[in-house]
Amino acid sequence: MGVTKTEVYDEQHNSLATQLKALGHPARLAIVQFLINQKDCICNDIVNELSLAQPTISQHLKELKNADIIQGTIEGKSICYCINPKVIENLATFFTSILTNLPSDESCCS
Amino acid sequence: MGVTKTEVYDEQHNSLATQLKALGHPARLAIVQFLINQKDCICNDIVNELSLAQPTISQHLKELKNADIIQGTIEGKSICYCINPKVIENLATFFTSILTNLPSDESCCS
DNA sequence: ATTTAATATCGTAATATTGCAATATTAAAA
DNA sequence: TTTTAATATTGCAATATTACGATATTAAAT
Repeated sequence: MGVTKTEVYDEQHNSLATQLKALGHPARLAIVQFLINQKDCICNDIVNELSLAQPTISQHLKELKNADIIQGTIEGKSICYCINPKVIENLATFFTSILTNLPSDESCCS
Repeated sequence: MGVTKTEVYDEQHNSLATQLKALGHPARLAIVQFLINQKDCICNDIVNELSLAQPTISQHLKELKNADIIQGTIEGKSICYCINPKVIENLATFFTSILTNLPSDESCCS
């Protein structure tokens, strides 16, 4: 098949998975990192930074945008992308809450 | 092509991406969630919980294991899987550190 | 020794992802 | 208005992922 059976899971897992999947690529992580460091940022800078062709990066940016991880506003000839803090907060909360729910003793697998 | 150019990125991004990618599927998120709730766990329970065939779940478990997100120990006829707290801690730290590095004012995109 | 139960592996079909060259779009600059 | 610069879209080839039936493996139970 090759198609994820999203109808089988609850909405929470599906949307979380979308966000994690979007971040689950080194190029997109590098882009996010770059956005954090720059704070003001346009796509062409990223092309110079990473060794990927411009269409490839444009595609990655699109995916990050679809997953709502970044937002872009047109600024003349270029585009200003920046991170959506809501989603990052969401993910941070998710992992911290896993941590706190883990049994502190090594439980079964040890 | 279809192949990620890992040689282009630094090791940190590559390994982080591997972990995030592994979690970027609703089935695997559901498995992780289930593991947290159960604390003691075998694969067959998951098969009953999720509407996926046993080989599919076995494959997802394998991927989580490859990404070092879960560990499994053989326990007689079944297998006890549990979460690797190190990786979760790593991810929690990653997202919290992004959060703290974000400009508090909405900066450019607003 | 057979049976049963839990899990893994193999093979394969369907679909998704990655990457890029070529080309389009868009808006400032000349 | 032509050029230039920044980004997006299209089309396509290579590879990866998802899912599952069939089958193997393994270890306890009978």
